[in-house]
Amino acid sequence: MTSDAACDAELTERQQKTLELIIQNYVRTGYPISSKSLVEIMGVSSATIRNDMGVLEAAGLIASPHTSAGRIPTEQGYRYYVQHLQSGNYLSSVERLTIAHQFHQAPLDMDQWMRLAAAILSRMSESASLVTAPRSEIAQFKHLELISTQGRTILMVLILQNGDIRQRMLTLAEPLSQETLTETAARLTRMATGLTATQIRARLTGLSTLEQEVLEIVIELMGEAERPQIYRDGLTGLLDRFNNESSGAEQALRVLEEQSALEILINEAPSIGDVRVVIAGEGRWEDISLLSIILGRYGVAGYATGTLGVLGPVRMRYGRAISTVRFMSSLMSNLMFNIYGEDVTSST
Amino acid sequence: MTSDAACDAELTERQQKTLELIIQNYVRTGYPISSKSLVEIMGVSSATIRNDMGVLEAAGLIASPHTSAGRIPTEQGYRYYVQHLQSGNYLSSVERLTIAHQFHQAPLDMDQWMRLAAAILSRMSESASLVTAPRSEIAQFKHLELISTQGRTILMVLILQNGDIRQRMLTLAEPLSQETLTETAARLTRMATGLTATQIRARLTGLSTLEQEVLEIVIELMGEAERPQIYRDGLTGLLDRFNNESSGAEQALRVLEEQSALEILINEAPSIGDVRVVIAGEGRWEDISLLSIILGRYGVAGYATGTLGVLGPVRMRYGRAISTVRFMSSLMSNLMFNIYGEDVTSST
DNA sequence: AATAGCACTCATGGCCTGCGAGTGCTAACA
DNA sequence: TGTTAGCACTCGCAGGCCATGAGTGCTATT
Repeated sequence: MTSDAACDAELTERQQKTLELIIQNYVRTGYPISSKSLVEIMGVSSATIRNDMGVLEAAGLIASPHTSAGRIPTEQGYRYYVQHLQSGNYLSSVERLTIAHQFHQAPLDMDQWMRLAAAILSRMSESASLVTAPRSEIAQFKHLELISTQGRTILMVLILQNGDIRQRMLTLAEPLSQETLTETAARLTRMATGLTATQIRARLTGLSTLEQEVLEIVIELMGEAERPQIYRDGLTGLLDRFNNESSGAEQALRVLEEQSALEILINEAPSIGDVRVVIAGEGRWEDISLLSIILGRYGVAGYATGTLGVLGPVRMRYGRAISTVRFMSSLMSNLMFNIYGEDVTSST
Repeated sequence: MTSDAACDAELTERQQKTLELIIQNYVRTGYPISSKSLVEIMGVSSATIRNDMGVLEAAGLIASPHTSAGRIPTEQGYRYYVQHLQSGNYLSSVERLTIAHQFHQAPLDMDQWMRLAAAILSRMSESASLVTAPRSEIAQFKHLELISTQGRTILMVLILQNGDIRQRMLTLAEPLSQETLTETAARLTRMATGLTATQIRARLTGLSTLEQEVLEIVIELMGEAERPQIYRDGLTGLLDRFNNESSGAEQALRVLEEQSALEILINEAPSIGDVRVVIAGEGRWEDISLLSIILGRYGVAGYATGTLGVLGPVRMRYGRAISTVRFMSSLMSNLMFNIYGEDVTSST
């Protein structure tokens, strides 16, 4: 493939500047950029710019939709831009403070935080956003509660070390009193605290039928069977940005609605602190060929991490979007650390 | 307004049949219906049909987009159709059985049920769907759990009579042991079981600072402050149905994404067993002027109820959609009754 | 290496026109 | 009185044509 070649192509200072301007203007306006329109900013004549454009086109970084039109960036062009040209911080300190303030004002509620994070991400990046609650790779038992709702149906509430709550209803063979249930739950909690699913499975023997039955479900709930809830926001704004060509919007919707598609994407999230940029699916994902996605991870490494990111048209303000994702992951990581900090240090 | 007049207009048998055919054909094809195309089905000449069409047009039930085009239904026409013509059951018994089977196969998990309900609704009605978990109008305390996550931060888990689970993190003034927390939670649970928020508030006096602090949050969580989670599905399919005219799709997205807009709509849900049909916003809701919405309520009356419905283009298969909503509400009501049935009888 | 000039390309939008689908009306008919 | 056949009329739509102008590539020049 020529992609690597293109990314490593040697460009003069001025050519890079030209590419940058083409991308920035195109992202803003959506129309092809002509050589003439860059004359004033570049300080050279249109003919010179045209020559440079020729070089950029030969390198596969820009293209013209037809003969008598200006140039638009190719996917390669965007990648070069993101890798070499775009850098620095596109969020003002006022914006940062405002965001942090919103989080400290909100109640200490994970659900609210996730919603808020998704809302801020989409608003700041002018794209759709997605956030998953922090999950630990290895789920550890923390607390079990059994509550009778009616005669034979009981409600199981399982709390994991990282604060995840999972619930399941269960129908017993025969009705049991709340006292019995509470006692059973306390016994199982004492027995299983801190254990992983496999460790619990190893200790199933010698327990009563009820206890075994309950623990089987505990193990199931601790496994990956539970699909993570994904918080989304900013879909509406995305529609506006796709104005005419609705195929991109359709693709975005399809991906954002399909839980399984999102889960695949989320697995692409980098490690904490890094940011992953996937432009136009990079040829690997057909179903986001018209979209770009920027992913980050937050949380406490090795303990519990979550994913956050934005998803927008290929023609996107990468600088701002990347800055937003980066800032939000560090902010969320700090929040997590404040909540789970001491647990982490004591359990490692 | 002429709307009521139009709905009560006296039409001959044949004119009703004509209206019905126009709507059914238009809903299917999306193109205006000509008099000629109805000749074979109606068994009379096109001139006769044209005369009847004239009557229908005078009554405001149909209209022609321009001189040389066929007729399309007006909003009034759809309303007449839904009120007078459409009735009966548009779901085969096979479909009904399949749906019921899917529910009985799924695990006893409210979250899964909601997702499944939304998925089925949207698939059967070929529209977007929305479902809210059952909520009781008057929240009643059932169980409280306090779990220490790290030194001063604890996790509150509140379970209500109807099975709702609400959580909140809380930072204490000083760290407390898990034993103390468990004991406190047990004491508060004993004290508050079965009470409403206001009843709990009346018994705040004479408690320790910690207990008061916890109960304050319990009261807050029991209040309506907590926004209901709304399950949605079928957005993608809706986009397809709006093919060219994207303004309708945009409206749909805007409504479905905006939590507050949905909450307003959900309040329009009828009582259990009824179905409410709102066509093109009925002039009351600007923001769904291009959409129709069909709402139902399910659950156990006076105990806990939820809302479900579908949202699609005005040009929608009302018969099928209404049947689907009606069937799903009764199915979900039955499921709820099986879970909470005995509680209901014992608490009333 | 940068620039001025020029010929060339081609998408876009306006204008015109013929076609045909579908109607409304009138007169004949059962 | 309700139904039908016939006919004139309307008007959206698709296709063809053309002028326009934006923007380029190339070449000669500084």
